[in-house]
Amino acid sequence: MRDGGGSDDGTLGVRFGPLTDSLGFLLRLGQLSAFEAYYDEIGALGVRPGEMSVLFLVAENPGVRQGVLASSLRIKRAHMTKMIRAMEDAGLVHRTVPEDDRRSVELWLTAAGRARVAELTGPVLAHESRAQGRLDQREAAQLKRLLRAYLNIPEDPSGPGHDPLEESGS
Amino acid sequence: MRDGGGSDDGTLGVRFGPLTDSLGFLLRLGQLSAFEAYYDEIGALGVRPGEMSVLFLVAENPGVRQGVLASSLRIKRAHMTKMIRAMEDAGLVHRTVPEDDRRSVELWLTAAGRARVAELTGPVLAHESRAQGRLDQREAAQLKRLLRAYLNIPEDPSGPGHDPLEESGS
DNA sequence: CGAATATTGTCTACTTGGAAACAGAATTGA
DNA sequence: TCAATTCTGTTTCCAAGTAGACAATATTCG
Repeated sequence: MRDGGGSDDGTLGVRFGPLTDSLGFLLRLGQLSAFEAYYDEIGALGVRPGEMSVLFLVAENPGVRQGVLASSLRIKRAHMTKMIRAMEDAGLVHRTVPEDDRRSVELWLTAAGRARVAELTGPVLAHESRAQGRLDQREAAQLKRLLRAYLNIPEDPSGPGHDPLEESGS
Repeated sequence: MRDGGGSDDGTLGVRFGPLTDSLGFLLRLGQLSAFEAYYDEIGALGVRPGEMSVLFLVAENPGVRQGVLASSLRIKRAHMTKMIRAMEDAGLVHRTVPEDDRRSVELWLTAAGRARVAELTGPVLAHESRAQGRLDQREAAQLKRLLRAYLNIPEDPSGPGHDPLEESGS
């Protein structure tokens, strides 16, 4: 233990007062902390969190409409337009206008996009399996469960218990 | 009904795949969700989350140095400079250069700043006491506890208030 | 002491994300 | 049918936040 009150976290003995019990405040700090860890560990892969989530969601939901993707990720549609265009220019996603509603746009991964997802999956899952800071496995699982409940996101049917990495090579 | 299995949350039947178990992803969505609720409920008070946290932290730590405030809130110092200047121009904060280190700046609330904090405290605490979405009191308290552990933020010694559910041991 | 180094806040330029207006397509209602 | 309205993505402009260089002050060490 070092000097009194100060944690090793940048909170240099500051008292947080009522913010200590503010869910929004804690979520904001938690997100910043998690993204910092993300950049430290897999930032070198050159894919930022937003792009990562778009890639994984399109991979999981081929043909998803752009606006549905935006509202699912809580990204504004104006911003989603820019992100998708950049990813299209990078050759990762393909855009399609369906015949039954020519206002909308459906999104698909290109072969390059699928390859990118394939090469990202391992490092990302590895990162997630240890991106838990001071929490042990049980606490981290509980935290994620509570966040999913808060967000009304269903539990992953495949479950975190079985590590998809084990699929390769038995 | 257009979508099948859509929740009332904007997640229109989209499968989140591996992101379902990503702490960073869940924290990001949680933060956006919490800030949305914040704006819906007390955005009309004209104080945004960042300013709010600065006001409360300076109120709780009179004379705190600007850089300490920045690193505690995970706000970059360049940005903190702008925020503090705006709050100084608004007459809420007073800046002082201490004799023992003339590089640094100490922050204090003005009388107007203290008045602002006083008038914000009630609405903010009221908001926090019900800003829990679908979580019940016990789940929300547990979520906050886990987030504080993740962030290495000490529990509030004064406690979350006169909560009848507290210390219900298991 | 005095030169090299580190720290603190600030400045400029840039990136990220959002608000509001818009255009084209679909839907509604007379 | 066809005018009014709504929906979807886009454009433009602006605010929020970051990166990196900088000036002033402190600290370290010869």
